[in-house]
Amino acid sequence: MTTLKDISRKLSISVTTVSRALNGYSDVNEETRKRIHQAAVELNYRPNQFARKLVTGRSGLAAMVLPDDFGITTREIWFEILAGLSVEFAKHDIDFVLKVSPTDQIINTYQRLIERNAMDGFVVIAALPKDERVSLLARNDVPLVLHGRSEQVVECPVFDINNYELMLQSMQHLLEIGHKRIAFIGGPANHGFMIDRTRAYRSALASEGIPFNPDYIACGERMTEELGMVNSIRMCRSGGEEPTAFVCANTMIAKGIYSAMQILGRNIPEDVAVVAHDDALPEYRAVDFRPALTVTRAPLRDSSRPLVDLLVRRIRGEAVESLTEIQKAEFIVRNSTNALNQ
Amino acid sequence: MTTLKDISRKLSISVTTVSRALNGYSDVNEETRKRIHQAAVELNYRPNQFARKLVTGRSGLAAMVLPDDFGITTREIWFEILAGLSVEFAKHDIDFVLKVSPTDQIINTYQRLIERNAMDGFVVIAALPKDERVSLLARNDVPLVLHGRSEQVVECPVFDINNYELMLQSMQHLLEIGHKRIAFIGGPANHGFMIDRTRAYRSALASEGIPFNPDYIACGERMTEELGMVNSIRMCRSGGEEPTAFVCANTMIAKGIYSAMQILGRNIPEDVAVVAHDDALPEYRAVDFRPALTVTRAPLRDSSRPLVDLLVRRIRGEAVESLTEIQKAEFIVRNSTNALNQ
DNA sequence: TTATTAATCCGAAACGTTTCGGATCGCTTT
DNA sequence: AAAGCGATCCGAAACGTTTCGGATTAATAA
Repeated sequence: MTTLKDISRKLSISVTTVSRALNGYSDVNEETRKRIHQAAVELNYRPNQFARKLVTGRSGLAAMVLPDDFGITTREIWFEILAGLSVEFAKHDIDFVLKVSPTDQIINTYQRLIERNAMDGFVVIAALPKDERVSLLARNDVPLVLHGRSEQVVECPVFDINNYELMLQSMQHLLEIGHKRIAFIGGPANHGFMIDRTRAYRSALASEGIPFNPDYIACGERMTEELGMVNSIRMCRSGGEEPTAFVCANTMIAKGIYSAMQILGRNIPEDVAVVAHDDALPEYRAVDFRPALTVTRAPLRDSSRPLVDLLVRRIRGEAVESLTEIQKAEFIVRNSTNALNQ
Repeated sequence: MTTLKDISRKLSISVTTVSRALNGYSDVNEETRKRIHQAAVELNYRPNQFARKLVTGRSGLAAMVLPDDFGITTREIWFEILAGLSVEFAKHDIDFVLKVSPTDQIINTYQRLIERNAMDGFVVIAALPKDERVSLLARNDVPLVLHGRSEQVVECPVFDINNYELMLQSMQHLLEIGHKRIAFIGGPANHGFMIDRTRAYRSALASEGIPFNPDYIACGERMTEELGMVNSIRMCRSGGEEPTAFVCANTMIAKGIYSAMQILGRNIPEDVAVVAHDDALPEYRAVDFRPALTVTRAPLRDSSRPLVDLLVRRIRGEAVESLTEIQKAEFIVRNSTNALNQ
């Protein structure tokens, strides 16, 4: 392994200057800088991260902590997120470490990681309104970036999609084409994105003067096909008036509803319209649904870059106020929503 | 953050002794060791990994590099593996870093990681017979553990399941209950586990004097439901004699075959028997198949611990010869295999 | 001429650990 | 009494960086 000292010896220049040249300080002559750079590539120099960490306090490591029961979503989705983060962090020369922890030990795991002081920052997914993870990290002054808005006023960068807007868009579309009995099947009610979407759901109904019917809303811990299947069947069989449209928190739920409607002998979109939010997972391509699924689309993969960028800027010490990014979802009408057949 | 020096000051004992006490050296009095340990917990001391790395050369970091197209298998399975590794490494106080790299850059990624010299070791999954990753790491004397046997004679620990045996078991079962036209649907032909299983497949046939029929074997890059569906339909419709039994490399393929048989109007197990190898993924529970699926079972989760243990022992410097572990699969007969209906 | 300044460079300390090579002391053996 | 030994302890160097506080030189300003 070649060190600064090797370059220093080879060029008869002090270690200090070599270091400063490589780190782009201004007090080194342009010509010596060139020589140093050249020697560095010749000797295949890589800075020793650990020596650097020792003095700067930076480790070149960022982490994410996952519950071992996979929380609200599926392995596929977690993997999608992880893969995206890994490649984005790599662009900043940061190694991405994955911690899987028993669900009831998550906070302990964070605590230990904080104490060890080995991570430059954390990414926290699926914010709860009052999120213990967030407050713990913030309290210890550890950089984090949050996916999903948290109610807490806290000093951390946030990335989110415009959950309120996208839900509104879906609802307005359904209302415009004549639907009045619109059901919403989504995830855990306490999560930020569900709160936003539920707010939009109710406000869209209200704006048309349609009373809110609690039977038309279903929240499940895990947003899977099963959730969509079970709840849509339940709603259609409850004896009351069946919904004529479903809004789903993701395409897996929509898939469940498609299966359910087939079992029940209902046609999409003639009898029932379906709209979903689409994270653009390769396994559940909305265009491949039959009929093709109308969606609000915001690819999960697209969230990695902003998340990482925000975290890196926070680590570098940028002011947090400027570090918020809200991504807009795209609304795509396909064949799962027709004008209501009266 | 409390350091050795803090403990040293508090107890008026040299830093050296504190360090040696905490690291279990024998040249420190039992009583002072106690005092030091106590002070350490009181002050909530955590050794600084980076200072340690600087002098020992160990980083407390282990990595795995994944192709961004997910190679032979699905996101769920990768995630299962990652999650298992993460918790097992944590038990050894090792942080697990995940690198996702463009498929054609895998070797470059390894190269860079090796140069940076920041990882204590790597776990390499899905060994090819001649595996460039393995030879690169071994050549650079970087510890690795290999999942699946590689033809290369190489200085590294290996973990595998007994692919040859388990395939033999499935085949013998089918042969015993009277099947002669047995098809095998599996993964990429160049991978170690497929080579072993194909060998067992052929040798089982040979031992009964049944000629090998190349139409009855299908290898796909990705072992998915689709692969099972497409190939079983093709085999049944090819005009020749239909297979009376299928052996599948995993339960997803089996699921595809179940769907295909339903479409073709064949009953399991009356018309067609199905056996699979079962990685015990929660999403594809063999007991939940209708009819319940006969399998050779070796939970993927169970491979994490041996993998990590082997790697850790290698890092600690144990002799490689002793570091091989072959896990036995369990054979479980369920309802997808009946005596052949003649 | 002298003082000031800008442009370059560098020595040495510091980060927190491990470890080499002793040092000290009391006890046992000769 | 001297030598040897085992049990404990410790000083100082080393790992590879970054960075503080100057030092040197030459050009510019007074």
